[in-house]
Amino acid sequence: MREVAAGLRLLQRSTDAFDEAAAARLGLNRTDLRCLDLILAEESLSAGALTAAAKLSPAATTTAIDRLERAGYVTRTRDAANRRRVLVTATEQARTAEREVYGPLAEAGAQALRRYTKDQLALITGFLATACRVQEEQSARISELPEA
Amino acid sequence: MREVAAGLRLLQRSTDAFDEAAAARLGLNRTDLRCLDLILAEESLSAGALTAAAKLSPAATTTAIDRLERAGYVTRTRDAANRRRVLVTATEQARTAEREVYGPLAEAGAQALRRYTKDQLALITGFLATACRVQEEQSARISELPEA
DNA sequence: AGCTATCATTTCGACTGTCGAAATTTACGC
DNA sequence: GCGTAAATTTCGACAGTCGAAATGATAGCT
Repeated sequence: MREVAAGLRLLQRSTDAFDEAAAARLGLNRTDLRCLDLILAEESLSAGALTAAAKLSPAATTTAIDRLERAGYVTRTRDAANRRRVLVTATEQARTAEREVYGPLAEAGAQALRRYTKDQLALITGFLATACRVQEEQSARISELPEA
Repeated sequence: MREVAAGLRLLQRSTDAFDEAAAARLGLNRTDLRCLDLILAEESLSAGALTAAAKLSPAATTTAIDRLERAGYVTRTRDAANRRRVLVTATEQARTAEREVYGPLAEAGAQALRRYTKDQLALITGFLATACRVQEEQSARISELPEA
């Protein structure tokens, strides 16, 4: 009960620390890393799509792409089908870095989960979904609160 | 397995959204909210202790306290025992806001956890601790990687 | 074909938050 | 008392973000 709340806080902290370490490793700031992850998740992404996915302003997205490009993690190409669009594509260097950073994490995670039965895993995913739902509901409640 | 990873990502997103909403509600930025939470957790905190706890530079801490003070959430008092120190104390307004924001979250969380048996709760806290440990180990691994 | 309205991205100017280093105020040992 | 160290604040500079204007590209209409 109280332990669950504490565990969630610690989990958040460790996630944050991991992201920080990953960004430092790649020589990026957190925003750029988030953008790079989004780009890696798709084959390639238009600048506008990245703006939407990262919830940044168009201007901030442009400079984030600039930094990623300068660091060698992405390339810009104009979309042949619609030359207004700029396609952002991850480089091989980015994929290598991704494997180096996330590969062992995925491996260690899988290893740790092997200790659980199928039913236990189902319980855990159920819990995660519930926690998510509760937090979303509460975010919505706060947003709709009348001005103080 | 894959669902657990996905669940963790979504959980992180929802936590982030909640923090964002809470900060917006209080008219603070994320850093200031984090500082305020740290101050609320203790009776009161010296500026230096806050610097350490929030992992900010002394300069950034000073301006964060300035903003919190201007917003009416904390007061500055010089420590009587050691007048070099500045004690930062949360106001009643801060406690009220805290109850408004976190009270219902705690309530909803407790409600959701009521569906689980004691054993199931133990499984969940165990999982959270494991996830934490794995992420910490991986953060450490990344930090110690030789330069690219 | 040419004009115009619209779309996608970038550039520009301003602002916020952070930092390192110097300055200020207070405490302590000799 | 005086010099040194401690705690915080001030100062100047810098990185990242935003909104709005500018630029480049497309599609529709006549």
